[in-house]
Amino acid sequence: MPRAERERQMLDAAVRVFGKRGYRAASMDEIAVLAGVSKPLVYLYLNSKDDLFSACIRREAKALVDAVRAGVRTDVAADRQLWEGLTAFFAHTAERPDGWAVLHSQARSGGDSPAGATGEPIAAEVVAMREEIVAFVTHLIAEAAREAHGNPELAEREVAGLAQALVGAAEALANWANTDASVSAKEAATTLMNFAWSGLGNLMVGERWSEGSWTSASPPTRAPRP
Amino acid sequence: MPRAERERQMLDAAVRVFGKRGYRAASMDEIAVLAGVSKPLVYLYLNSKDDLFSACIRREAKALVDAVRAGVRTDVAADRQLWEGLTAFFAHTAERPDGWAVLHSQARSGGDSPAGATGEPIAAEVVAMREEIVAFVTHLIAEAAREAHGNPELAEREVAGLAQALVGAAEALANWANTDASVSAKEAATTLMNFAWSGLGNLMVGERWSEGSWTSASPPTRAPRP
Amino acid sequence: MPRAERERQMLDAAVRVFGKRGYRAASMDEIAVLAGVSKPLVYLYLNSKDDLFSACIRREAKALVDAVRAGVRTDVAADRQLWEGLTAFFAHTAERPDGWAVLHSQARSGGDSPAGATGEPIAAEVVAMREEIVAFVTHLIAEAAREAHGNPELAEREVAGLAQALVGAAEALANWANTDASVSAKEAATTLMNFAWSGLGNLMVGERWSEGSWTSASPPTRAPRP
Amino acid sequence: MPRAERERQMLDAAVRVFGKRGYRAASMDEIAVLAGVSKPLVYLYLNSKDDLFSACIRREAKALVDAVRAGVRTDVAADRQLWEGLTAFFAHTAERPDGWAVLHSQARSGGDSPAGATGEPIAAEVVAMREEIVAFVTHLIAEAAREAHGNPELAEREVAGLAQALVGAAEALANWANTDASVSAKEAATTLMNFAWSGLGNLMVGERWSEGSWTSASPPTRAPRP
DNA sequence: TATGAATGAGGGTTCATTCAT
DNA sequence: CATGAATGAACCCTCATTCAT
Repeated sequence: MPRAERERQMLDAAVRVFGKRGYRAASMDEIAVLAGVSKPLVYLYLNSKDDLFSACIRREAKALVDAVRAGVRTDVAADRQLWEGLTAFFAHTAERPDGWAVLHSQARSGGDSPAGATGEPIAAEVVAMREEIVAFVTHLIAEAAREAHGNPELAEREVAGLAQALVGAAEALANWANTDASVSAKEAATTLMNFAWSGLGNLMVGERWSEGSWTSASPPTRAPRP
Repeated sequence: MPRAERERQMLDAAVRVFGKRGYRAASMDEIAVLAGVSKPLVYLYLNSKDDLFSACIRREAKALVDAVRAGVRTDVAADRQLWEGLTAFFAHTAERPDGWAVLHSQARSGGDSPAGATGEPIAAEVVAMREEIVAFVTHLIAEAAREAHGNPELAEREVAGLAQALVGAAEALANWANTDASVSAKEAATTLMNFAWSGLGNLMVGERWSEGSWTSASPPTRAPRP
Repeated sequence: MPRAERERQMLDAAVRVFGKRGYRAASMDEIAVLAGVSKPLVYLYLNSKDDLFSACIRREAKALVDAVRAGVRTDVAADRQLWEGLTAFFAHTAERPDGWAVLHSQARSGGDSPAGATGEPIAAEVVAMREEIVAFVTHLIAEAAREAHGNPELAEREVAGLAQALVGAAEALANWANTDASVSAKEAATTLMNFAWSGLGNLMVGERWSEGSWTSASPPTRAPRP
Repeated sequence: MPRAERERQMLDAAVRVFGKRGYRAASMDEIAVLAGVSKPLVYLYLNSKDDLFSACIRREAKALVDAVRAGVRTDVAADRQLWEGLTAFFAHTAERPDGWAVLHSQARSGGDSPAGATGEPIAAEVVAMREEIVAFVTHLIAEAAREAHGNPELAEREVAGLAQALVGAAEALANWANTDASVSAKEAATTLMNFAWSGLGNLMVGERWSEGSWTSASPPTRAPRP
């Protein structure tokens, strides 16, 4: 059997086990057995538990980013781009729940703690990937604001926060969809677009919710108030 | 030293270590050293690693829920309630980053996987707490929709998705705020209110973003479009 | 509460726990709880686990030996003495099963191994007690042989073996009687007398079973042969 | 080194250590060192302390039963069978003192106590083996009684007691022989046959020792009395 | 290429034992 | 007289990792 194939089998097994058990609780033994090979072979091909985990993260992160990238046309409006990206994202996480579990369960741990101190391999890649995604979303939001030119000057820091919120919301929906299998990728994407974009729309024309009351040049017609 | 005090010290240390390392990677030795006691004492008071972890989760979950509850007046409008809740939430997570780390890092892992399969103690409490919060948010959203009565019939399932998204967004912002210390609780809450509520407002008067385009009875005046 | 009483309570608890669990598996905690006192008090009164165990052995050994002694009249024939001794023995072991368990379960361990090497306290007392009993039985057998004067010269070594066998048989019957509660002390004693004495009787008049066939001056009338 | 061989080495070491120290006091460390391997290997091959102990018991019980079985011809008279069995038994226990120590020291403890309460693994096998042996001896005695047909009806319960006594006597002699090395298997077997069989002979022709005096149809000629 | 055999290191847990009060 | 509080030491067990073949 060619090496590449064997390696893929091992990674498949590793992603599955890491996803189910977490990094620490996963055992090389279980991975080797699930991959149908002997343990020394795993070490021969992938060097160490850390490296194996790293390879898993890299593969799954690349797959996710590629899937999203492939789903987004760059020559359309920003809102459309976001919608396409979300759809691709939800479709991918639904298709590869183990991969998503690995990425997500590790995205949180070891993020800010001093390198190596966590005991978990830092998985800098996953942090980097998340940041890249956040940056992309940040860019989309800024772009959309410019397109709308209702409110051309959103503070950079505010946009960053919005992007964080949006990505977090997407993650939560992905988990929700994976748990409650009856939610399709399109449904999830639609829900999130309704939630986010519609809100952003109001924001961009100057509407603000500040300290408990609305402030805007022209008082909003349809904001919810008694 | 009285038992209660010692126990608190141990829980403090445990929360810190579990938060930094995760359940599996945390060692009872490190916890004991950080608490300034010997390992057997930890076992004498808290029985086992599982029980210790459980106690941490319970304490931190209660503290968080209490803090939020204390910050929310129930006799005000739903949007105001949400804003108060978010402010209290961000203030609390900023004040007790370790506690939040424990709750959050465990809310993710072992949530949906078959009980016990993860190797981590299921920490059913944290899952329950998250669900309780989601339920509360779901209720607030439905309430607000009723108050606005622009769009009285949001599908129940859609509301559930929105609540998931909102909670996920809040979690992401909490982490972001904890990482980048210069974000205050009020800022974070404001950002999220702008993000969410403003969007919900549009939603409630019938505006929808579906399959990439806007649909509404009366075309929205200020939605972002070229 | 007077010290003597407290000490008796502790010994009662210790005998019970040591009997049920064995020396190693018994825990000072369990003993203290069962005795209704705090652990330091046990140490104050009885010094150490070893000493506590030793005290148990001593007390129970003395009780057993005393009971047997009290049941045996010394001015009767040897067979009668043995019967009385066995009856007293079985009655006592049935009455104090825990005491018997302590004595018996420890009689075997640590008998021949180098002192202290076993990890168990040597319990030299119990070995000594058993040897004393064996010596007494040896004496009785020799006495009876003399009384019967059919066969005045049983080799000393042979008598020793017979005594060992008799004591072993008694121990086995005591355990059997303790397990299957429907066997009374008298029944057990009678069974053993029938088993042993009757055989010894034949022995003493010169009957021998050697290498598979009977040898005797006057061929035995009632020995079992086709 | 092949696995089977290593496993034998480990069992040898374990039997030795368990025999010397008892189950609880034996440490896996000592066993591993004595076997000349590292501790993890012991666990890899034999799984746990319990399983290791169980394997020891099973191996030694089988060896003992096999040795006895091999030494007994089934086509000879019952007394001859018993003599052959005893000889084989004493020869075997003398040859493998450690094996006998494991079997015997565990046969006593945990025999009748509620399962699991002892802390020791119940070693149900050794109890079963002892019962099997008792049953076999019971059968032999009944058979011999039938052959002698002097006293065809020994009460079943009485025969059971006699078998218990005989087995207990054999155990005691085995220990005695192991302690005082100058006693050969044949000597021990002869002593026990003299002790037991000769007595049984009298029993079977109707002689009884009851409540302190002899009762028999024809008063015994050679029973020991002044 | 692939593996059976083997281990150093470390973690959770328990227990006999001792102070200070 | 009696105890709540505390610990050093040891034990069972697991796991990532490496040779020799």
